[in-house]
Amino acid sequence: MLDIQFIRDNKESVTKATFDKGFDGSVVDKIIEVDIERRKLIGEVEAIRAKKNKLGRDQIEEGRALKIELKTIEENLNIVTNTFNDLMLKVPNPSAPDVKVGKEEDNEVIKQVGKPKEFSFPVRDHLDLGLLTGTIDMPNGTKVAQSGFYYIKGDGALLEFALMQYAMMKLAKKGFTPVITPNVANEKSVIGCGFQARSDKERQIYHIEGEDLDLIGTAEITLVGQHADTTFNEFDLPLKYAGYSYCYRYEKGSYGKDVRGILRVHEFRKIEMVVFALPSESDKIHEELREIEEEIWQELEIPYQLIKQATGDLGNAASRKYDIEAWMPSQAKYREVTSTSNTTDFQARRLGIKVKIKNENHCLHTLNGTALALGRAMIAIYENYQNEDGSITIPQVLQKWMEKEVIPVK
RNA sequence: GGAGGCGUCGCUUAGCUGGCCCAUAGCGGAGGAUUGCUAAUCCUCUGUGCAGGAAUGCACGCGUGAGUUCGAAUCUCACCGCCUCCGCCA
Repeated sequence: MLDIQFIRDNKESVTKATFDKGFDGSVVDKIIEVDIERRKLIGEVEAIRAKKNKLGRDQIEEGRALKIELKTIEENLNIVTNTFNDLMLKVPNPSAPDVKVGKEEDNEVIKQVGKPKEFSFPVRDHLDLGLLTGTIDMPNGTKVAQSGFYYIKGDGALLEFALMQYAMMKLAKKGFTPVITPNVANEKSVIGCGFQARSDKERQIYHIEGEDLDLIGTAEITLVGQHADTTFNEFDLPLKYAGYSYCYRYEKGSYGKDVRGILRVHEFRKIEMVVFALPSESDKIHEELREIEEEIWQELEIPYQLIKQATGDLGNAASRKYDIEAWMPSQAKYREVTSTSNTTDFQARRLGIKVKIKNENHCLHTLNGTALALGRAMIAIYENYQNEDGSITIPQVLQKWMEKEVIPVK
């Protein structure tokens, strides 16, 4: 959510920024209109209340009259305020000035790191490798749950724990507080982070029937949401968390895309970085998050490219977003494995997360970034580290956590 | 799930026989004054919104929402949360 004052003062640029992101910018005009009506009604209501407050004990009749008069105007104000709030939620966070205006195809490749390995044999994809090693079981996932769920077994499970341990230790050493978060969150936290309301047809997450609870799509929701309505001291910032959680994605509407294997699934585990930062420092910290993500892929020794998203691909909350795409030999393509966003004060304003600077409260900035999406990291490792017989060499940095060097064919 | 207690402006806290509350005090924080000494003392400010260039004014605010009333932090109801005890359980 943006500051209404900011929208009033920058009507043109906010409208443009909204269109740039692929949203309907005409909402800004509507907001300005409703805001004027809203403020007019606020003025009227307050004038009557002021009158009412000045009445003495002997002016009971006058009080009764004002009470009735007030009621109708207050009802109007309620309606207008609700409309206003709904509209305000429809304005996305404008992109940062350095972000290219455009659609998905305009995303910039900033750099490519590492050379895709030349294989002397026909490469297998991660699912074939998972079958050969007995580590990825899709049929039983479907059997016990539904298509899009799966089992990770044996050394595959150990590999995931190794990845988790590796990433958590790295982040802990860098000053992030390791956290295991709830895997569900209420609607306030979900919407506050800029995700779609559950009533919205575009929603991407599961809802628990009869409860004010959704299954989280990322630990970002629980890590950011935990500090709703909190005011921090400026010296407490930056506050860095590394959260481990299950992530649930509804993925409705993406039928037919990436159906093979565990690239696009309903449930996976992820370690997510979330930082609460001073506004003046958020850009710097965004680059730090990007660097940490790159460091992880460099240490895993997997070729990747760094993408800077164009405006049309940023979504609701992000003002700037970098993705890392890892090389997937079976597809001969780079595929997304991480994403880091600076959401500036967009989430903080919705959730009432503030910082006191020089005795004044300001909305702080929130940032998030994938440390490791464990499933996708596993895919990248399987494919890039595969051997001719279908066994998988374990990346050097993970070997100590697995106490072995190879995942053998079963 | 049962029984009882509680929920006040960052933290602690007064008020809770309805109008004397434009909500008290302490801590923490900000600004200033003064004194040269590893600090002390004093003063002012420190919930949100609306109008205004500003001084300021007005309104809202005592978990949330509704209600009673001319008037509610204070009374009623519902909901949420916390604590204690009991039950159940990894």
